[in-house]
Amino acid sequence: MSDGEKFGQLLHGTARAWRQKLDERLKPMGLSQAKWRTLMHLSLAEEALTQAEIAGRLGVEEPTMVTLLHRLEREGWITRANSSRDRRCKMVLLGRRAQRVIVNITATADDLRHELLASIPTSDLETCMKVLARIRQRAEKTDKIRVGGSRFVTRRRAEPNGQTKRRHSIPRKRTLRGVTGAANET
Amino acid sequence: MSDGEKFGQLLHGTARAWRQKLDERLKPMGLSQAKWRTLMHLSLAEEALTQAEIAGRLGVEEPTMVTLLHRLEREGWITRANSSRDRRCKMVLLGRRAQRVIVNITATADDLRHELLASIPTSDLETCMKVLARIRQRAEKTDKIRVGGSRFVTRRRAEPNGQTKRRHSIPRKRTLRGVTGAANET
DNA sequence: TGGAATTGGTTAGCATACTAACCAATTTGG
DNA sequence: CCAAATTGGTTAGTATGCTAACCAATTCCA
Repeated sequence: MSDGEKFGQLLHGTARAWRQKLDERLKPMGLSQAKWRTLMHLSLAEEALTQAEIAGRLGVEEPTMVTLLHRLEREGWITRANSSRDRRCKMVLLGRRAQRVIVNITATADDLRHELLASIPTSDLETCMKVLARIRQRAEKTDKIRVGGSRFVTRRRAEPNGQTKRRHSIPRKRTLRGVTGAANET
Repeated sequence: MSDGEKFGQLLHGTARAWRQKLDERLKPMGLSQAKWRTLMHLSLAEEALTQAEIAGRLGVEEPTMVTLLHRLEREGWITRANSSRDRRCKMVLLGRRAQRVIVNITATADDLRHELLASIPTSDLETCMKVLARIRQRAEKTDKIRVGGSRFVTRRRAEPNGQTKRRHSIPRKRTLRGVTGAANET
């Protein structure tokens, strides 16, 4: 196991340990890291968000967000309502209950962060963040893949919680739809 | 979102991006990071390992390892055999197929690591690893939980793949009186 | 303006991780 | 030696993430 090899192990192990610890502390409140992060972003946003927006901000795929929101809704943390301006959209709203405890949740996360980062020199932390940011940036760069002759195909990946946004690579073949079927229900 | 708050996001995002990228590249070989890591550790070990040993080395729980090994076995990467010395144990063996491609797999992982870490000053890398190690160590420290009056209960967590290892590492069955147990093997 | 492309959301199916609960074998302590 | 504790492995159930494929609504553009 080369010396460099350890970097990956260390990176993953540290992230995992952090997440586990946070989950452990949030558990008594009926929450987990994924749920907390979602509620947090909803709380930070001034207005209601669509599911796609939340997914984008958290850096996860939409199907992942769907099930996550299902769980949050089932447990009464959020509600979802159809948008009046775009009938495809569902707006996600923070429930009372979430608004009430969100401060505690955030405090817990903050405490943990302070514990874990305590007494580490600021300059070291900054160096570390710089390195991580660089790695992340590279890892998120899309690979170019040679296809057949000499054409390049871009393989799109899940968006980072950044801002770029060009998902759903493969165009579907829809072909036939209910052309005459515009009068099914009210 | 405070400045410090970003550290967690960055840490998790980076680990996630790295894993995703590696998975993407290993996919054509029918592998993933979790499978690769398992095969890797098996390959490094001189002799066959028990499932608990592998789990310990990878830093995952045993049930996780069980299903992972099931998949690896189903796909022909490994075989499992009952131990003749301890009838509770199952020894895990690398299949031919795995031995053949393990070099390529490792090379792929190495390539990625080099790409991601390229041109990052060694000293920065070292600082980063130092910081991560410190965080990890703290995150893995068991929380003490006050119960009732004033007693402390220790909540045990999954072992890191580190070396701390208080469980099942090496000190196993030294005594092993030569019981009649080395017989039947179907 | 009408068909093609894009976008928001969903379902299905899988991978990977966890805890809790359990069985069977082995080790330990009295 | 024997009962209790420990250890190795498993199953069941859940959480969180992904991709592929799809529908319905909206937008684009020739």
